[in-house]
Amino acid sequence: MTGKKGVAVRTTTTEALLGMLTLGAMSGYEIRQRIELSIGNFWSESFGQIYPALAKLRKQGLVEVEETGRTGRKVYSLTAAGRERLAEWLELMPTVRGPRNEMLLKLFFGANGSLECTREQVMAERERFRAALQRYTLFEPEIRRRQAGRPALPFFLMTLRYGIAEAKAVVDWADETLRLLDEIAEGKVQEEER
Amino acid sequence: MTGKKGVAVRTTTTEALLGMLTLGAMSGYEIRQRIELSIGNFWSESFGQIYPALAKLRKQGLVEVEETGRTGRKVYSLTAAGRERLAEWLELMPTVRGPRNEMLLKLFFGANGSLECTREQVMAERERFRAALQRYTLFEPEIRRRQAGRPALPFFLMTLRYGIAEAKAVVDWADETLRLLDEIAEGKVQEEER
DNA sequence: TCCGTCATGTAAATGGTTACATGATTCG
DNA sequence: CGAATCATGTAACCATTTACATGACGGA
Repeated sequence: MTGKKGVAVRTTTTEALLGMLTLGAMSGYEIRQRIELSIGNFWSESFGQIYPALAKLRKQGLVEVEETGRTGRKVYSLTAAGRERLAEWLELMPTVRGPRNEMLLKLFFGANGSLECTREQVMAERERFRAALQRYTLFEPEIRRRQAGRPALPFFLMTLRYGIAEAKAVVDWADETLRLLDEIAEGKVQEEER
Repeated sequence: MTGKKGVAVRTTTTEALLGMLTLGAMSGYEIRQRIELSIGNFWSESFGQIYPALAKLRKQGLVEVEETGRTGRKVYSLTAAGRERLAEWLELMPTVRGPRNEMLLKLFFGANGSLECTREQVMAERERFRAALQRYTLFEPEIRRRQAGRPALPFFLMTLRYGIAEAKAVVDWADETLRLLDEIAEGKVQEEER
């Protein structure tokens, strides 16, 4: 991926943090909150990664820190080197990681379990994405307002549109699937009716 | 997730293997191949996990093994206990893991990089899903034929339909996004044209 | 004979979550 | 004052990939 022989270099956590800091100086805690709010759709980080990663970035001189007041709150901001590193990383083609959707795995093997459970699971997935869709839809006008005129706005909207497209697709798929599950439950081996 | 206090119990790899073995007795190597072909869409396993997991399952009596010939090829099959374990696992609500889509992460921070690279990355994603869509579409009649009459067929089709729905959504989103990227490239701060 | 594929496995490193420990500040 | 939230961090564990090591078999 990197051109080099076998070296890994795939620690996207640090790059995600650098990216978040382009939105402004922040504490580790705040980074996590804003990850959830803005890119929670397609990215997640836990404290167990964030704090060590920030310490590492600091050692490398990619971020600098200012400790505010007596409370120990640490506000991080990008250095020039950090900005450069981010730009370099953006050039590289993204790596795709092996997908893992447990819900679909269970559905695939659904013939070995109960229809009720399968139904419940598909229903839950539907609800999850239905709620997400609603959130995104409400969020779009707000983000347009708050980021108006800024060069980042179109990029934010593109990722938001991805979330919307995905959520719509999943909700529709779930509706169709629930219908099919009901048919199986009723008909039970109806097979030969074209 | 399991009801119990804090215990993890989230090793879905073993359950995926149990599931694969409902399709028939197989070697570890073959399991991996068939994972790629059938559920590669939403699941993946590497040898580094498969072989240790199979050994573990065997120790627990959930699978049994028959060594064929002098070559050392090991063919695994489900035991009654294994089948039961699979059924139990199917009852549990699936866990959702934190999403991580590196392409979208880069797109989100696209304002800090070059438009050409962003475009290329979106294009690659489009191509990836376009190819997947084509594969799924070709695959559907074949799976209908090969699994005709079997109770597993509808479940296979449901997961396949998920892949199709997702792929369509991503391709459409990518087309729209590429258009927007081109507008940015041309107009460059066209801003005030409603 | 050499190459590609089938085949099994291990070791090391990385990635990532969860639980735990600690304490300040804010609001009711 | 008590609860929720803000805030930082570590340790243990689990998950996953990658690289490596080994070798049989089939066909060109």
